[in-house]
Amino acid sequence: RATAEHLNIYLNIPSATVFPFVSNRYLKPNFSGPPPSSMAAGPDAYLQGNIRMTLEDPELWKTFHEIGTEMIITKPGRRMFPHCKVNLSGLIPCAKYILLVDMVPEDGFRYKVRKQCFVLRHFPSSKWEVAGKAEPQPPCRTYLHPDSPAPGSHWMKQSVSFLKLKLTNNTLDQHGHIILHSMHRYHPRFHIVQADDLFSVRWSVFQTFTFPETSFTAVTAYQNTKITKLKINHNPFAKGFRDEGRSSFESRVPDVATVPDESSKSRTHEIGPSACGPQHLPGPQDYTGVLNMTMAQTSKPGVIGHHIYSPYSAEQPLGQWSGPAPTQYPPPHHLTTDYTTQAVHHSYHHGNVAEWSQYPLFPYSCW
DNA sequence: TCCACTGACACCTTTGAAACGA
DNA sequence: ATCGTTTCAAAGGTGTCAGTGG
Repeated sequence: RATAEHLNIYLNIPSATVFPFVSNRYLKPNFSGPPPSSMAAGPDAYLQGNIRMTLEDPELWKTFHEIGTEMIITKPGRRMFPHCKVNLSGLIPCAKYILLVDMVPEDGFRYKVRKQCFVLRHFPSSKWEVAGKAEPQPPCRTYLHPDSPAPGSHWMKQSVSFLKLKLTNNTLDQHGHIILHSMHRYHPRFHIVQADDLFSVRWSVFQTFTFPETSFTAVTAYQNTKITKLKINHNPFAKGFRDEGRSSFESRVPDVATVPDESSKSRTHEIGPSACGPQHLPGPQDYTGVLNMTMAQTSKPGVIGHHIYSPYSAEQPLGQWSGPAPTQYPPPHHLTTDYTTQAVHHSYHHGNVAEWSQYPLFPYSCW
């Protein structure tokens, strides 16, 4: 069985420094053909070719998202809550797949909480605001689902949980946890790679999905007591902090980092739900899961992609994607220039896909 | 002085081995 | 001998809170 450690060790070998995948940002995605009946299954699903991924527990995610999800990061590594759990369909039952997750910065900013306590004595509030440019991206880590590789039938028979994925702020982490910066916003990305083993991952077909409601702010301590309370109420490990038999911590701790009201959204450098707090989630028809990029001739699982890349090419420095360097952040918006982006954009809200697509799937440090 | 961050702590769930019975 | 269930201790996941340091 492959492990995250195996993958990261493998990915970090010097000879594997060139990113091999072919982004179909420049290829026309194949959305032709009648949609399968499963299309009508639910709002939190996204059909991509024949493969469909749905986010499990979308209501819980949305509840957090509406307040502004925060995820604790610690040196030894902390699990996510809610944790990522997805359902898959449309895979070839006998073909083997590898499932990966990585975290993509939502934007190029670092955030802080501006406290506005005592504006109203009993309803103190604060809000997230931009604190400056984002710090350079930490070493990229990709979490490999421990069942990988497994046949499509295995992935489809039950939901796929990334429960054991851990987040850390330790840039020297040796455990394969995903390294993030505190007070930065991220978004998990799910990759399905059709490959028999880890060593063929880099030349295989893959498809990528994201879910807008899974975005979060990485923090070392919770900033919003509403988030704390939600975590306590839903996470079984935090049962000991539930109200029964305890004095309510809410009466003792000021409520901070609450969602800015509508009037504050227009402020310069001040971010509301759309950037770090709850975002307006589009209606069921607007989006579901979202494809960032796929490779190859799309919608034809099992067909190895058209390689425009040589794994031994010396022209690509250290696995750089043909986009900006890892420390660069996308220019502001309105970047729908190619077909793929536009096509995705139709399924998405706020047009963020154009930005994310500029990030390498596995930046240099992985490859 | 502020505030992001850390580590010890109590409380809880999960896990897995051992014991037991059918 | 095998299998399924129960028990229990250890391991590990939580948020809290006081303290640290830039």
